[in-house]
Amino acid sequence: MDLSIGEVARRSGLSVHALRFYEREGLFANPVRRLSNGRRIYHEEDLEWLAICTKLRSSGMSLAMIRQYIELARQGPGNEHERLRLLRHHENHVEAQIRELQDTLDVMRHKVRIYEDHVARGEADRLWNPSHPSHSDAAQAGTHQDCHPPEDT
Amino acid sequence: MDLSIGEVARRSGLSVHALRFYEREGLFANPVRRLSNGRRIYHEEDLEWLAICTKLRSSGMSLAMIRQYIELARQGPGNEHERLRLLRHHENHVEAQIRELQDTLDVMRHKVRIYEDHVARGEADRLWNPSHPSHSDAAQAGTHQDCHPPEDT
DNA sequence: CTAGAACCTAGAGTCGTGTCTAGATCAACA
DNA sequence: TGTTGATCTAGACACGACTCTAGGTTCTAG
Repeated sequence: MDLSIGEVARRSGLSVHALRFYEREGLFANPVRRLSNGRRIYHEEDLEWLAICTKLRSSGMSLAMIRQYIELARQGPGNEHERLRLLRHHENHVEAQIRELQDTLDVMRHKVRIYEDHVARGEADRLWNPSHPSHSDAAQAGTHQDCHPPEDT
Repeated sequence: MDLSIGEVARRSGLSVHALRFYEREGLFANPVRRLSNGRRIYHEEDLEWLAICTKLRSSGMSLAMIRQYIELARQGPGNEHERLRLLRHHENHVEAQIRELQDTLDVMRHKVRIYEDHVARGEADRLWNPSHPSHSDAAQAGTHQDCHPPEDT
């Protein structure tokens, strides 16, 4: 039932160093208990919480924000609105990130397609013109890439 | 036609420090020229490239990878496959990021909905049970949150 | 001519997020 | 008993990506 730090590291994917670091940073929902010999003991719900933490982290939520959230939760009921505000804030942030990534993806796919066309038509066909000081790489980011087809970067 | 570093900073959104840093790091497509007095001069196409850089950066492409790419481009034709490989690699990375973010979003929306329900039913209705050492926060991440409705974090 | 703004270089500092080290303790096993 | 491996603490180090500082030059306006 009790889990050692090594076990938790193995199962959470975090390093033992990171687990101690997270504890110092106050990121655990409930304070980590110790055995009489000073060793940490964890439980299943710590693993569950760590899984959520990891998810939030991977979506760009900072440790500081996670700490804020967990502090609110530790204070008990009465601050649900604040917790909601925090969650919604990050939700917006994540949505914005997704939009930005989609946008980047469009740009990159366009670029990949151009490269594929060039490569398909034979590699040596003037993809790069070093004597032309202005390279038209940025053209796809704008709207007029059809006017000067030779892409170089 | 020529742009000063300050002008480029203003229009690119990067700081003059960052622009000099990017130059040191070899991130410019064409080497930055200087006036006789040593001051840098930029052109429109640098701004265009910086816009792309910024987009790639915001999608998590590292400066190291951008440098690799621009180095390939500077080498001229013949390495299009490598450039494609690089782009596709990052494309995959971005796609994975989007999936991960969508997933996080689902978790968070679920959580927000739960909070809203609780708040709507009156705030004091046992959202938090400090005497219950195991908090069920992670339950939504799994599948069995219906079994123990009191959510706490 | 002078004040202030913009620029230059080299290098130091910052921030977030860990990661690693040194030196000690403790448990389990041959 | 001795060794191996897991754990502990405090604090140093790493890394990416800037950001800032000090000290100096140059441009521009009044």
